[in-house]
Amino acid sequence: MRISRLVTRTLRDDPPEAETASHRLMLRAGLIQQVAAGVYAYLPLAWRSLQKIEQIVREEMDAAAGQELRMPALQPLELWEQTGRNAAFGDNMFRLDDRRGRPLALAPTHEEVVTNIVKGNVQSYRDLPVILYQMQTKFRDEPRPRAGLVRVREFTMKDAYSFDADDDGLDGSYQAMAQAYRNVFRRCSIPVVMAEADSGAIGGKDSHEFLLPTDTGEDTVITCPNCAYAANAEKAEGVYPEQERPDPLELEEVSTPGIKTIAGLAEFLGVPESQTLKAVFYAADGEVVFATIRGDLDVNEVKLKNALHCNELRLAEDDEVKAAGLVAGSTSAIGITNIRRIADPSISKGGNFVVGANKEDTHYRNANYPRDFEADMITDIALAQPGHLCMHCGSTLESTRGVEVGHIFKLGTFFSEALGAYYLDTDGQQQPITMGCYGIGVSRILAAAIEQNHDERGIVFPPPIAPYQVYLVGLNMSDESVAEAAGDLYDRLWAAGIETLFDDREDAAAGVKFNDADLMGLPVRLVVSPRNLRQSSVELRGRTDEDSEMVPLGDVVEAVRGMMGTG
RNA sequence: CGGGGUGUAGCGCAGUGGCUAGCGCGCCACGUUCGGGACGUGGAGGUCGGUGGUUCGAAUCCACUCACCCCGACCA
Repeated sequence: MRISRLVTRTLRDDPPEAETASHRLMLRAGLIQQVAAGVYAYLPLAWRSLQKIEQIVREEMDAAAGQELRMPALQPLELWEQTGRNAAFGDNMFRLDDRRGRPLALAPTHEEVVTNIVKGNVQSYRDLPVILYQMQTKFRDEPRPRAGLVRVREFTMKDAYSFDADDDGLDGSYQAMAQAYRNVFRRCSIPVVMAEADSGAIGGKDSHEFLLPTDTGEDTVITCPNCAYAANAEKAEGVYPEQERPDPLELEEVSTPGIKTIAGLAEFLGVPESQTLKAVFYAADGEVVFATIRGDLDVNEVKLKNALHCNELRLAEDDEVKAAGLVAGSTSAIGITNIRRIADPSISKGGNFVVGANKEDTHYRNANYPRDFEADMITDIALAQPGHLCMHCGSTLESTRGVEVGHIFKLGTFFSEALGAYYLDTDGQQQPITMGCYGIGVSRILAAAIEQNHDERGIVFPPPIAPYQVYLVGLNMSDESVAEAAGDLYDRLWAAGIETLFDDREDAAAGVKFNDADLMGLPVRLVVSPRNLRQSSVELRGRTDEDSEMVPLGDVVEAVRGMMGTG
């Protein structure tokens, strides 16, 4: 490609709306253009890179026995009713009607369709296992798109689905996919953390996310610096500091005028926060529920949602709290019987707690479970935090932000049972197929790779996913000898299979070309100029090299190959 | 959905009631330059997001509305 013919142009200044490095650099280098909120056009440079990413993913999926296919993005809504996911996705799914008024969906994912395909083709255990995958556009009506390609409403995903006879088979498919994912991210120069993740309301047992640790990420990952433990904060379990269980003292009412928060309460009464109990009210599918946890801990809303088996969970509104007869700021489980009470096991780690008295400006001292109050359910709803201890090795846990680039799930038989995908086992008995699903955000890989690989001058493309390998600069293109030598070199590079972007602009100053070369971040830069031609040489330089080297014109192809490690 | 903000030329921005709406970059033509974002001369380019209103007169004031950005909520 000649830059004089390239449709895109680079931006001299940083776009003011872009906060993250990948967003900023992709806009500046002319990789993407926004069409609507969370909707982007992939411009020619980005598209070349994305196709390379897709090819890497394809190679690894094929190596893991995946079979590529392509399913429709446009799907009958009826299919989503059969699994109950029309409701589960809610406003996140794009819906439309056709000319006959039949409801359709733009697919956010493809479990329903792929399960139906397999249902029609797999009948016996002899047909299993099967792994199907596709590169497909997904549509999700995200409430708030952000950070360029990181969170968008239309994006390219590689989604794979495994079909096995039983859990052992699923374990094998799951491990194969996990390894394929590690290979993909390594080849794209994205150093991922594989973290335990929440499997969602419908998911089965295991689930792992692959995250690029970066401050601009949306997810919080809890990691152990000592052992391999890593988990999304939604899922993470930690050991919080244990406390003695003191001899129970008598319940005692105290006046706490104006105290509304745990921190204020602890300070006012001179006790540590861990000697208080915190009460939080949620609306679970509209029902007000009451959650209790030790005052120094926070509620993990994902764990709570899973425990309650509800679709929607949010903090209760003030009027809902009031209607339930609760006194915000001074609530406790003592005496509460008319609503569901969920408690974290931490309420019995320690004792003689300070709790609310369900009266304005009043608390109790010395509350103890179960002497003074009860719960309908006791289950882990605590948010693991840095400073808590690793439950595997006891080290102090750390926390980092991350961008999720891949996610794998063990689905079990939810979809096969809902959609009737069964096979006959060796005894001739009908069994539901055991499924797994595996997603990679292809367009998000591009963003993550740039987030990880850039410097103050621009992108530093990992060679396997660079749009071109070589940025060929012609200086003084109006000089015929330069134009001829550079044009000839350009043809020879392509003839040798080296993808080259040729900066043949006659009207751009040297500085403009060098800055654009750095911004676009192709791995190798070549410079043809009158000065270099006097030595019958060109200048060769890697994107991150301090210095360049002079290479005789005839040796350039070999030198480039050597620099790319393919010679 | 709550909070904050922005919509004026391809991009970035200025313009608080008064003549033909301006600046920088970019773009076109000619000339001079030519190794890290050159210079001169001359040009092209705008329903001031939209609708309605106030006014002799609106980019500017008012109302409504749409779009986009940031924070949060949300997020298989």
